[in-house]
Order: sequence, then structure tokens, then C-alpha cells
Amino acid sequence: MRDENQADGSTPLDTMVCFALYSAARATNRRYTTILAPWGLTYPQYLVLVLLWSRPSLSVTAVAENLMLDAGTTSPLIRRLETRGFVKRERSVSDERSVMVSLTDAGLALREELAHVPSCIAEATQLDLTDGKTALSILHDVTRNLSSAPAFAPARGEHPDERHN
Amino acid sequence: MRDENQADGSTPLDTMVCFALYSAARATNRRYTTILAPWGLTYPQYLVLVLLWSRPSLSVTAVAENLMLDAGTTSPLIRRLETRGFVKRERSVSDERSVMVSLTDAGLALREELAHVPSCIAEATQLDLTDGKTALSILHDVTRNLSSAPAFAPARGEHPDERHN
DNA sequence: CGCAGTTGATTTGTGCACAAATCAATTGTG
DNA sequence: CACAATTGATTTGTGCACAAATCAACTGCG
Repeated sequence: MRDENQADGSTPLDTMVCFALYSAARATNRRYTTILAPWGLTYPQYLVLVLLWSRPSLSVTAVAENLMLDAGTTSPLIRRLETRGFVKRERSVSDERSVMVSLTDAGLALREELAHVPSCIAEATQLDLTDGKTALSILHDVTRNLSSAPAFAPARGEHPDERHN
Repeated sequence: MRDENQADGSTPLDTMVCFALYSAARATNRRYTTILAPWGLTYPQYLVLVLLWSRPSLSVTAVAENLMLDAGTTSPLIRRLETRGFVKRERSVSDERSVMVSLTDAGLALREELAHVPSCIAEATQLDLTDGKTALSILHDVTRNLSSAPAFAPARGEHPDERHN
């Protein structure tokens, strides 16, 4: 008979860091995709381009690793970029299993055309440099811990009730 | 001919807050869904349950608003929970357009069965209370700013190059 | 009252996201 | 060299996530 919060608009979700993370990520994704709409790009597609602007060519798995995505997600993602004419895919000559991904001229040209995007996002989020660095550090920690930890929590200790995630 | 970072493993993605956000959100989502697998639940489904544990009944749009999800996403999400027998849906008598969602006994019972989940996540993320509060505050700000801002940035100021999002 | 406009829910279409299955190319080991 | 095991990419199946279209129920206004 504790934590009932009927009348006001508050819910248990309001204090859960993971929900805040989930919401914020969807909000940024949405904003990016809106800004990128004139080019018919989505946020994940934009991230592939950002990556390729700094690398002459990468295999599909290398792209997946850098974006921390599953190979099964990356494969069709790159295919859609190829369909739009921004990247090209060609089998590696040294290893016929690998498919190397690289920018087309159109994909390279986007680097200039999309140069305004980061500042658009910065303006929309209103995140100052200090908070940005703090967030970056915490988020990197969280991602690293979640990626390295065992698949299932050993749960050695007990659960002292009321943790807010 | 600037920011080339070939040899080492670093990429422009490493300093982008939005990418860190995107990665961390996917990592938490993945972890939750792994922990919830024995019950056949996903993270979004778990969030609906958390919400309903604090409310006797909510309309589909009310659930969507609380989770900040599109109605078109929420509708099938609730349907799947209904299929699994954790919630029930019934047309409101006062307004035949509304569908009220409420917990079944099985859904209510999950409140006890899943009581360990928050501490599992806390252990996996290794996020201490201070960083948790900091993250919560920053993420709420980001979400609020992205939600309230105009659909397209007016871009009144210029973009002083090298912003890291 | 009657009807235009709104609201609530669902459906449709596209694009992630991930796990598991599949298959070809390559590597290691006897 | 042969062949089992591994690696790289794709496919398949399920479940979000969102915008747009659809449709029924309700509301307001003349």
C-alpha cells in the first residue's frame, strides 16, 4: 500500500533512468530523421555515412561493429543506402566472403550538404558543452558495462527495494 | 584534409552524444529483454506493466502519452500483452471510442514476480546514485527540448563548426 | 436537431533491431 | 591434402516505432 500516485500526473516511469534513456534516444532519432527527411535518410543511415566519411571503405561487419549493431540489421541498412545511390558494395578480392562498403560520389557530396546537421541538433537539444561531456561519459560507461557483463545477472546480493532504473 | 583518424580504432561516432545515447538505449533495451525473456516480455511491454501497476486502468492514448509513444505503436503493443494474458481491453462505457486497458490477475502477479528486475539492471549498468540523478536530469532536459522545439530548426545563429552530437 | 470538425483507436507501409538459421569462403589441424 | 570448425554476409521471423490513412464515436455550433 505504498507508492500509489493516482491523482497527479506522475508515474513510476518518471524516476527510471532507463526510461529516460529510451525516451531521449527516440526523441533524438525522431529529430534527426526529420532533419534528414529532405535527403530521404534515416538516423541509422546517417550514422553509416558519418562513419564512411572517415574511412575509405569498410566491410559490413566492420560497419556493424562501429555502430554496435547486429550484422542482420546492418546488411539491409547498407542495402537501402546502396539503393539510394550513396554507397556501393563490392566483394573483397582478398576474401570473397567480405563485402566492402564505400561511398559513391553522391555519398561523399553529402558530407558538405549535411554539414549543418550537428548544429541543428545541438540547437534542438540545448545541451551545453559541460552537460554534453557528462552525458557522454556516463552513457559510455553504461554501454560498456551492459555489453561486458554476463548475459544473466548472477544476483548474488539481495535487492534492497526501490531502485530507480 | 582535417579530422582523418585512420589507423587507430577511433571514429567520429565516439564523440557524438546522440550516438552514445542511441547505443546506451539499445544496450539497456537488450538487457531488459534478456532478463524478461523467461516471461516472454519485451522492454516496451514491461514499461506498460510498470505503468499499469500504478493505475487501475488507462485508455490506449493515455498509455501512449505516458510512454511517449505513437498511438499506432501502442495499439499492437497492448494487443500482444492481451494475447499473453497480462492485460485486458474493454470499450469504455462513457465514451465508446476509448478502449480501457487494465491488468489481469496474471498481470498483477507479475508485479511480485518481476520485483527483482530493477536491481538486476542496476547491477548490470553499475550506475551509482549520483550519476543516475545526473543522467536523469540531463535526459529529461534533452527529451523536453526535443519535444517542444519547432519541427524544423529556424537556425537563426550560425554554426561555429565542430559540435559533437 | 443536424452536421462539420474533432477525437480515439486501428490499419497500412516503411524502416529499424535482434536472434537464429543458412550458406559460401576460409582457416586450422591432423 | 582433406575436412571439421570458423568467419562473413544474408535471410527469416518477431517485435517495435512512426507517419499517414481510415473509420467510428463524440462535440460544438448554428
